[in-house]
Amino acid sequence: MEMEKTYNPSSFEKEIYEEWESKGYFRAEVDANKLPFTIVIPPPNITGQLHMGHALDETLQDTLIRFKRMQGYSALWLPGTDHASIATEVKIVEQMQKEGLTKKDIGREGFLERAWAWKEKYGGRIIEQLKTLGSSCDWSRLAFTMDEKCSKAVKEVFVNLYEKGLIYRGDRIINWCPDCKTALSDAEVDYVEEDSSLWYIKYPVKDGDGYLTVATSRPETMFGDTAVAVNPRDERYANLIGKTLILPIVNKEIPVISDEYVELEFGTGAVKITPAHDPNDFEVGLRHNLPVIKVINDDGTMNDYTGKFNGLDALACREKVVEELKLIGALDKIEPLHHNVGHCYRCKHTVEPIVSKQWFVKMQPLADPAIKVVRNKSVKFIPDRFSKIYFNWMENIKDWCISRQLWWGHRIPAYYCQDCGEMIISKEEVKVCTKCASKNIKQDEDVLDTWFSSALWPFSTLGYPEITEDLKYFYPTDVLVTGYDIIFFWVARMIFSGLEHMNRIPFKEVLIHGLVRDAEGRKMSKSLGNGIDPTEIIAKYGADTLRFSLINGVAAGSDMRFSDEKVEGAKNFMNKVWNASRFVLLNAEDKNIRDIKDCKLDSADKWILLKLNKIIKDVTINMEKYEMGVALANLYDFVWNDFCDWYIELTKPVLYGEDNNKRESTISVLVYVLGEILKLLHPFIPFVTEKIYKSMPNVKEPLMLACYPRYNTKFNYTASFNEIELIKEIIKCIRNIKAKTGAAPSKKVNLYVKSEKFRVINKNSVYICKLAGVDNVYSVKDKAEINEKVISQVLDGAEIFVPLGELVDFEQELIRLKKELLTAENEVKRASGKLSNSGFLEKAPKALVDAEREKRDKYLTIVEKIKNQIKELEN
RNA sequence: GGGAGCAUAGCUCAGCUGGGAGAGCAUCUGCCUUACAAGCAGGGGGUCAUAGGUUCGAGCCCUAUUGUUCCCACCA
Repeated sequence: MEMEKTYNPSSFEKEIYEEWESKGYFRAEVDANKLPFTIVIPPPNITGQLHMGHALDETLQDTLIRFKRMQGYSALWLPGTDHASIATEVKIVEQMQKEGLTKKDIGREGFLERAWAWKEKYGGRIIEQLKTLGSSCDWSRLAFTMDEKCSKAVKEVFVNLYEKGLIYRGDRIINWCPDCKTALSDAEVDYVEEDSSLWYIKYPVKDGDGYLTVATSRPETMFGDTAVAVNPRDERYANLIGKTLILPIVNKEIPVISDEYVELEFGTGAVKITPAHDPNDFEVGLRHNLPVIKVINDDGTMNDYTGKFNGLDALACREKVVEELKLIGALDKIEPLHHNVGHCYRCKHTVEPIVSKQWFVKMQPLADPAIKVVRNKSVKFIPDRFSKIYFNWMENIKDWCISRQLWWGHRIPAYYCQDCGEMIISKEEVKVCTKCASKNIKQDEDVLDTWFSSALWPFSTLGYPEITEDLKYFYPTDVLVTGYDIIFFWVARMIFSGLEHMNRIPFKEVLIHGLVRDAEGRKMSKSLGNGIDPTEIIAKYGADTLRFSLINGVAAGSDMRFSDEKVEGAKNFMNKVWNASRFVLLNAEDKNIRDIKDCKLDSADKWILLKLNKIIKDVTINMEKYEMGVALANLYDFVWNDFCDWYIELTKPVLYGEDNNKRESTISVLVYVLGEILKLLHPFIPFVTEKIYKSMPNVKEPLMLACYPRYNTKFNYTASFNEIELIKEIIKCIRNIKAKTGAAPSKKVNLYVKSEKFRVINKNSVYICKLAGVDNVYSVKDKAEINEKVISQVLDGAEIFVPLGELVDFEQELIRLKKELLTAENEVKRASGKLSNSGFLEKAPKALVDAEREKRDKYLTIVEKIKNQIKELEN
């Protein structure tokens, strides 16, 4: 099969993917003869489409899974999507708004119908996009957090936790989003700095004169005040503790209490306590047995408890309250205040802390073992520093609010008897009350936090609670690949869930990557409009180019900047691979390609085989450490510099020469090395490598199922390697001399060499002649033998001379020599400095000292030689 | 308030257990050499943030400082 002249990814990527998929190459089997290697995908939300973050995440996973598959593992990459309860519901409500509809209008049933339709449409879209990226997921195991399997696991886990006393229901202060009208967990609140005011309000003292002034940033909550607190050590207010204050406007009596929580320095040192609307106040309220009075409704408006302010939005109410306080002389002063305000992570609306009856997971018993497994490295974070972030969170964890007042999600498996009030927690639907036999049963209206089901993902997708063959074989999974932004939301919760329900860790390693930022280092966001669409990059330049630009040289855990330059570089590399392959395959046409064992290898062949061998080792080591960025950078360097710029150039004299036998050997080596390169590159850039591989002679299997290259101990061609290294040095030196003296590279020169290794050099003279533009190579025992002025250069293992008459610019040569003299002298100085340091001589390793000595001597000779040359030239 | 990361060439970043500062891009010079101008060859460019310390020897280890990014906490 012939290769097209130019690299044109859009012409083959789709077709190749379809072939892989239709032939079932992505399918991982339970196979006792193979070791399993498992990755579960961080399920993309069905809300959106593929963005750069996904592209990076999926590329890393695909690269790993392809690598392991080629290494012979039964490699499972288990795909799926997440229902993303609140995020999806927000989107659907927005969509309905455009049609003038509300959730109430269409009801729960109607809403769920819409949601499932949404899932079909957008969940399907993102999967298609994953495919265009080349993802080798086992689609036969495709999961969805709300499919039957996962839902079963959710119910199982809920009931188990409830029965163990680890799930409870109660009135607690929670974060309430008045826009989404649901409770949120602490993790779902983003804090944003905002400018606001601190209002100082005078609360008159009953039975006496004067006031106690409190400072608050939320005057509208004063209707819910049930006390004012001061610090017990605060002498200013010692006489007021136990007294009664009159709440202005409301004219209600509240006590002055003392509590350590109050800071002496902040505000006036007196805090109004609103247990229903502030988490700290709630705690104070519990300690002092204060009543909890809600004054804000679920929609963020004031309730009827606030009298004439009833129905006002909280912010509007704030203004009115402040006005009124001013009017009645209760407002002391207003100070500017810069503080953090919580916002809903989905809709960005300000959250209200509100007391509400919700379901919670008791975290302490779950957190302890989860800390232990990371502490003892059963679960390893890569890079390790992220374990600190994990510990920090886990060690300060609070109970997890898991109920949401939403419709899209797993409905809480709690049933309430409408007659006797019995609550029944059950995996199966309850139709009859277990206590009074009434059939008047209602299921809890709420759904579970979307992360509740995500937390079970590594085992729910493999069949839990059933102990399936899949679960036995593929669990625990090997590595979880994800961004640092969801360590709390997801990674941490999977770890304690795996331990609690499977009795085992969910994964052995967590590979953390950073954010993909724009070229200026800004976060990509819709509002900034600086997002780069990966699907567009794929359409324009191909998936391989995108994948390469995301992986090359990027270190684990740190953010990366994505820029046009990166894409450009990646594209150029694809082109390089394409063209180099074309060169090899064109030359291989109609040739007898031999096994490498049957080739008569010359030095250049051995040189590249040794280089290849080394790169196989390096790349494998780095892949196994999950250093994909380093592995790919090494490969890039090898392919471009060693293979293309040197080896291919070295083969040309042979390929265009007369010796058929030699030519067959060389082209066989070219084909062999190219094949190995394609295998090494395949996990990173699967499409172009597979496409080229199809055109390789004598190839039957698909590249993605080929065996990963192994380090070959037979390729220990050190002598030949050094030979070619010397030839390279000579070639570079001649090119350099020409460039520096202003001679055209094409200008042919004669070369005189003084070297003990002249025979070796002469054997390879064809390379020097072809690559450096040399006519003849002569051996000399001494410079004096040459009857003309020459430029000379000392190399490791040879001294070379180029007749000056054949070059042009004498002046330039003088400048060059003087520069070189300076470098050489500096080297002597550096080495001598070290060697005259007695500490170095005594304490440094002997080999190092010897090496320094050799260097000094070598450069001393060079200095002498250059000085002589300068003298000659100046004559 | 607590914690983490980063600071190396004009830009983006590598730099292993401490032993002569690297890549890509950009720039300059010369080349359309029959795989590739999406290319080839050659060059220039760095007080490794600052100040101390450990060491025979520090980009790397320790301490402090400065700048910068981020995470957590949330004192009304």
